[in-house]
Amino acid sequence: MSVTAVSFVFNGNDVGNIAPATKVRILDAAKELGYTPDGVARSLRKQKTHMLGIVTDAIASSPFAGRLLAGAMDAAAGRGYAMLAFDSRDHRDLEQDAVTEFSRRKVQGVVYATMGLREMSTLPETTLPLLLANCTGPDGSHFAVIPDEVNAGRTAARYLLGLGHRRITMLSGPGPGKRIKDGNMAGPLRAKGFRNVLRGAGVPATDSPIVGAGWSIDAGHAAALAVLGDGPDGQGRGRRPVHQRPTAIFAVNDRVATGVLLAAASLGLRVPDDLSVLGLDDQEQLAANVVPSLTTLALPHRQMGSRAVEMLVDAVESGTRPPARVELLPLELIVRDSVGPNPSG
Amino acid sequence: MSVTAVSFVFNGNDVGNIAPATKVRILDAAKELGYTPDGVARSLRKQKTHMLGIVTDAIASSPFAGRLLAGAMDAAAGRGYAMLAFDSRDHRDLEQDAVTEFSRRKVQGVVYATMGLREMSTLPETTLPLLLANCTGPDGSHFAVIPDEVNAGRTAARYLLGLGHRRITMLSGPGPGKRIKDGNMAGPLRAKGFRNVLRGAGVPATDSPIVGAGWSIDAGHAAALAVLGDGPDGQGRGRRPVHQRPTAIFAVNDRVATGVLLAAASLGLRVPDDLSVLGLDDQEQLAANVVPSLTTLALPHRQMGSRAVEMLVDAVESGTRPPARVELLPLELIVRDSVGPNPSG
DNA sequence: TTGTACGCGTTATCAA
DNA sequence: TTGATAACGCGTACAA
Repeated sequence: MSVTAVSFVFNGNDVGNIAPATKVRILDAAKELGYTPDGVARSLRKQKTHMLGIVTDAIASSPFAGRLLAGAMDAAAGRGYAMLAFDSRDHRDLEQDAVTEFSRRKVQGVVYATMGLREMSTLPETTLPLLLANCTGPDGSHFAVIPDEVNAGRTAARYLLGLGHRRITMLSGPGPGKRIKDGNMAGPLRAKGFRNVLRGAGVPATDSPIVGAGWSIDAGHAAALAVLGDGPDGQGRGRRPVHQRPTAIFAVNDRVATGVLLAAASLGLRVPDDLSVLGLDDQEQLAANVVPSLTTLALPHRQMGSRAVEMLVDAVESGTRPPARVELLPLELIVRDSVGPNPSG
Repeated sequence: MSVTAVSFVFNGNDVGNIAPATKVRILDAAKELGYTPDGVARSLRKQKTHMLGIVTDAIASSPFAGRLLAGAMDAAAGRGYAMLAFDSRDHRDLEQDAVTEFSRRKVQGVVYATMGLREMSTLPETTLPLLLANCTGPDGSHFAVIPDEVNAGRTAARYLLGLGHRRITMLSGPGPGKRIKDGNMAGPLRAKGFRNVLRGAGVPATDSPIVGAGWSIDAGHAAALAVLGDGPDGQGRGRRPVHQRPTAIFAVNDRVATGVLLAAASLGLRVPDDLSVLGLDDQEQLAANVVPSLTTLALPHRQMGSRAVEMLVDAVESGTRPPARVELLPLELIVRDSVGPNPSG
């Protein structure tokens, strides 16, 4: 039989072209010989590799990298694409190299994903469709899919308010109002939404302050001690009088919330009876497993990955450029055990 | 100038073949026209894609996936290979599909990595060199690189013994001595090494028991409460008398250790003054950041990734099959703040 | 030192 | 319904 016939059969062009008998004969022979179409040759001929590239900045240290990657790989597989992955460890020229290498290998599009929400001042240069996940470009030049952080702050405030809390301390990453180039800007955004709602509800900023803490467990622990303890900067082992401490703490992420839990336990404060703790992230192996389990706002990492790939594949297959806009994905409130009603009200 | 000349220049065959002047002329022209050799065509011609595939089983939920992947990608990049990644979410037929797809795309080798230490009863079938990271095959049929868990258990016991501890409770994953097909078998292995050393030191098993707990923070919390608390199964808020509780706890991983920290804090026990806690993993964002920071044994995830790729590339480039043996990588003791000397002696 | 021509394994076009 | 043949973009043996 001929090469053409084989090609037709393996591409579904057999109907109306190949006699059923021949088709069977071909399939049999293929099975017997272990024949499989060569993807490389196919790519060369069709000028389509059905490969996408993804470059990440900190896959090794981020608890979320996996979720984002999994979302991206799932979506890609679902659309018949394979993913070429590269991690830059935050090294800019490596990112450019990776993208250049991707081009050489003729991937059909690339997604650039950061592990913390960032506003990138510079991006790898390429003529390939480039799509951003969890970060935005220097101007609105690329399609970017990021979490709706501001709204998450609002949701947090409304939820806590609805449970009767009035003295709520937010433990933010850096302080509010700062705009950080190339740094994680999620903290200020969350703080902004949070403060807006509280202001709207007439809660004075002195009652519900926003305190700059870091992003880690120990930072959350130290900040909580300062807010809840009676010593200078919380150095003491005792706790402040009830009406001088918050009834709820909104932590910028689940790790900070875990630090708060640790501090509360050492202070003899029961969560949520004496203090409510609201996290953010829904971090794998952490949020659902600390004691008590964290009520938290889930960051849509998986969705960012899949959404980015979906948009990319759409653009690639339609031959258009992805629209240059920012798409906001909502955070979902996950109710667990660390938040309760205001005990004194 | 000729195609040959260009080809020679781009493949380093220019010395002795191409006049330096011509070479410069070619390079200039290439820059001006933005010419880059087509990787697909090159792959087809040389029958080498310089691509490796990696299939993982649970990238989204594992805190270690990133480390392993980063190690693999680094090593691959260093050797001039790109990585095609696929995550199966533990779905076996998807793994087979992925490997089949990899073959079609002519990757030159594949590494199969699991996120928990496993003994796989079945592996994807392929004629490609297949290499295992963090798991072993059904028989010793593949090259596998895994952590030396047994020795880690020994190290833990020796370290704690050296600090004067005699009553040490190990919080293991499942109970000791079980052999689990396709499940995480790290716990029993760690317990084995741990028990061996204690037995050798003449410490009775009643003094240093191995308690089956799970792998999570809440499991560690519950187990710690049972071991340290005075109520039935630790339900009470009080703690056992000093001589009836361990002076040190060896947790099967850092999450369990974190649960212990939480429980200790709520019981008013100071770490490491009243109780030492030894973890294992050196989990990112956790071990170094809980309070107090965890003394722990670091799992060599990055090294497993890089070692696997190194072996794979060696095999690929020498045209040999990777040797069918298991390679053990050591865990490193990371001393931080959660372990101290035995307070009572 | 340079140019010509062939083949890598496909798919697409066209003729039989 | 089938089969021959020309690209796809490159590497290389060989002739010039």
